[in-house]
Amino acid sequence: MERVKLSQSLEDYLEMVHILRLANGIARVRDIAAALTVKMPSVAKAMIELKKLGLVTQEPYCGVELTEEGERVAAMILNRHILLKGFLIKLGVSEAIADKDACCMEHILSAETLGKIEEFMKPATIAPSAKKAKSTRK
Amino acid sequence: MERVKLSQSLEDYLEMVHILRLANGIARVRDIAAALTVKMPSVAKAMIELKKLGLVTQEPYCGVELTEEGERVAAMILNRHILLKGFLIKLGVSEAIADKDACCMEHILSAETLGKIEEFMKPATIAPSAKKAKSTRK
DNA sequence: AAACATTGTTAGGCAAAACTAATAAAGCAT
DNA sequence: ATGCTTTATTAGTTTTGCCTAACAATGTTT
Repeated sequence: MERVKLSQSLEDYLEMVHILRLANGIARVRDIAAALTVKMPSVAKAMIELKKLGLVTQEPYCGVELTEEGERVAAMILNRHILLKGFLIKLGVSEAIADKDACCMEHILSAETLGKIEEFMKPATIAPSAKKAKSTRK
Repeated sequence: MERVKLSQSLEDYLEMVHILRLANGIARVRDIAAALTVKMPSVAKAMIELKKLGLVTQEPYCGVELTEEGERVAAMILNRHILLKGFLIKLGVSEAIADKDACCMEHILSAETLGKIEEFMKPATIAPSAKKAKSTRK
């Protein structure tokens, strides 16, 4: 379990690979570039980095695949994104802006803040008991 | 009214000049560097940029001053910081982390999201009516 | 006032992350 | 199957923002 510290940029690329694979079954360089509004060479370089880190694999001229570790990390980032977007929408932010702002926030917020946001989002879902029966009620 | 678009980094430097002037009456390169945990040459370069943008002035080997425009922009950034820190604290985040996360968020959030956060913080102040029709009581 | 310490500046280097331009491979057409 | 189009890669440049090292000015001791 090597704690790889990804740059914001690499997190975005990794997340997008994951999203495209979920959506299309395949993550092509062309589509990653379009989705992140960068040019293809930028994607190629990012993939080289992610390969070095053992997060993705790629046969030359083929779609990008995630390693097990890559999948795990990507899912974590995507979960943060979904959490934050939902949070912003709950505050009344429009969906498009919520998505954009969540995309920035997902790379910078501390675990503590993310945890508190999660708590804030939960009460509706969980009602009066949390994981371990936190207290009689909140 | 030239809409200068500052980088996150320059926003941090400008804000810190403002904070140090409020706290100590003077913003010295040494202190700006310490507060932002960078080295002095980084501060010197940033000040050159901010001077070019007409946001600060500085006599060689003296403290950094803000121009009128610089003061305006710095105050705006600081206000965002204060708003966001308060918001995070309201969510239950510890002060130190709230401060750190606010510092990142203050550079990236859209006007819309900031507006919604402001609304979220206000209810105590505004009650059930917004801008127009002040409401019978405050 | 000469020597040392502190503070500020300049020069030059490095790394990240983007770009353009050029090349190479694949996919599809006729 | 030769030739075009699309997709991917490589090479090289630019910008930003940091760094270290060296130098310059200022302040403080004695």
